[in-house]
Amino acid sequence: MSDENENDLIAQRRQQLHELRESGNAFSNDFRRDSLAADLVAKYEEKTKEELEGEGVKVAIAGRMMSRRIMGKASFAHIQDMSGKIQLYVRRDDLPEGLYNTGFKKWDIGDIIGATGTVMKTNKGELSIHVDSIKLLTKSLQPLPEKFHGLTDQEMRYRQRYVDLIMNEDTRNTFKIRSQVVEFIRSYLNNENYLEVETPMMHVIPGGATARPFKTHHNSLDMELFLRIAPELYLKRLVVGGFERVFEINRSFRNEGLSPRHNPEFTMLEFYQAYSDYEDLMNLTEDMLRKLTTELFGSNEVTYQDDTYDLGKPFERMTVVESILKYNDAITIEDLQSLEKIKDHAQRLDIPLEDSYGLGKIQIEIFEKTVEAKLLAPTFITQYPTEVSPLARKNDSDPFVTDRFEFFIGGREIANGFSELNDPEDQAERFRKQVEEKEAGDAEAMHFDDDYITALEYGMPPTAGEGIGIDRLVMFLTDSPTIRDVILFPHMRSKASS
RNA sequence: GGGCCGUUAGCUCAGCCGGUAGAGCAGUGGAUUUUUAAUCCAUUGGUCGGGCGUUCGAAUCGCCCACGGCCCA
Repeated sequence: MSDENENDLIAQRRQQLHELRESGNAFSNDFRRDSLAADLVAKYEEKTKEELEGEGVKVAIAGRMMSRRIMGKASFAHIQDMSGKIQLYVRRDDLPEGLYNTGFKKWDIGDIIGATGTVMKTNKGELSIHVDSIKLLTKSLQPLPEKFHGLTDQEMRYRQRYVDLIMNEDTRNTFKIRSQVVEFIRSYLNNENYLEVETPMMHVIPGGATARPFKTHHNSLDMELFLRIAPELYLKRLVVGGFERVFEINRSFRNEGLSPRHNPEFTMLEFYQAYSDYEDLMNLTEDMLRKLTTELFGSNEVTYQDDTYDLGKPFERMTVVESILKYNDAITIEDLQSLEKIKDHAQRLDIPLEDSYGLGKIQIEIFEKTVEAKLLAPTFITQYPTEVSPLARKNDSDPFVTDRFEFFIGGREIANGFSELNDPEDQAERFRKQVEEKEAGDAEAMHFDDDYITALEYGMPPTAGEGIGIDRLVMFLTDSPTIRDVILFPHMRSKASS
């Protein structure tokens, strides 16, 4: 922010900073704390005022001053650190001469301070620190939002997440839970003998999903590269290489619109295990999510947007066809097998069709339009058409569908998994179909990945793999209505400079 | 890409059938030695998102643009 844009509030604080510079090091780094706010509260809250006076526990604490109430020669202030808040009781006559009036009273809410003192309890029963020394560690030039309403402007919460994090405990909690979710999954898979790996984010051929990629350019190689849309094909190369259980938790990128459920970069867990099929992964998913909610909340009940979901009960399982029949009284099983009749239904449902769409693709369009949002309770939908599953293994008894599932909760897709297609000739044929669709104008269709076919030709053991959208899972677990609430710095348009 | 809603003090918001801007908190000055949305007295602070138009006169009405939100594609 340039000088001419600054208001009086900032100018006043900058003047204070200037005075601090004149009188010594304004940004000293010589204070060391020995305690965190929440730890002190947890440890001493149960003690009485008298007990604490008898014990005289000395502590050093540091954090951001979030509130202050000056009452003449004594003041109360709250400081906030990474663990929470604690109140300081600051008395003029307990501090070195002059510090109270020329220092503490001139500091601002938002300043970062360090203090030492004795653990005490106020008459009203709040655990506090009776301060005997206090120091300004970092001057804050920007005024914080109002204390009661905090920061509510959504745009500012996303653009200036640091202010949101200072002001809103809910925001801090969301990202703490996000961290716990990732940590849990990592340890769960490690316990299952998985190896965590990192595969390229810059791909020569974007693969592993049907989506439009971001393009970039490597200068010294003078070649076009794509940000990955999925890590899938590299992870399966590792299974070919003998890493029979691998996982990766990291970013993928899709060049699509923004919405409450879509950010251009998002985090996915993908994991692959050899000598397993999609049913094994459904069981694993169910077990992992159940243990995750137990770990996070001590229960399997999750409330999302006023509805409560019980992940303790067995998850429902239904095929794509069964689910369409269940939610569409007007459609019969015979209709679903007839291209003519299914097209009529699609038209009735206002679903735009392309000439290239086959029966399977139209089924999925109908599924997405009429079923997805209704899958509230935890549900696995299985047997996705081969036409829309170019990397999945065909079902042994019905090659029209694949051994694939997607997992839904609260009407949203959270996971996608299948028995992997490890027949190199079938895979090559599927790639050729995708290329035909790309040439027919489908920008999301896949490329032909020669090296991936070569890898399969070395032999990939029978394998099952799955991807879980971490952002959407965290949305569900933190009752967040939009993906922007679970991404620290969500993508925003550039603000026009004045 | 389309529709609807929003953008006013540092923050949270009023004001909008046109007459030139208000409150609370924060800030500043003062009182106050157990407060906690502290209290009491006084007080500073505004390109009303940007532009163009209508009008004697626009925060207010119209059009365009930017950013944000929700819904749809």
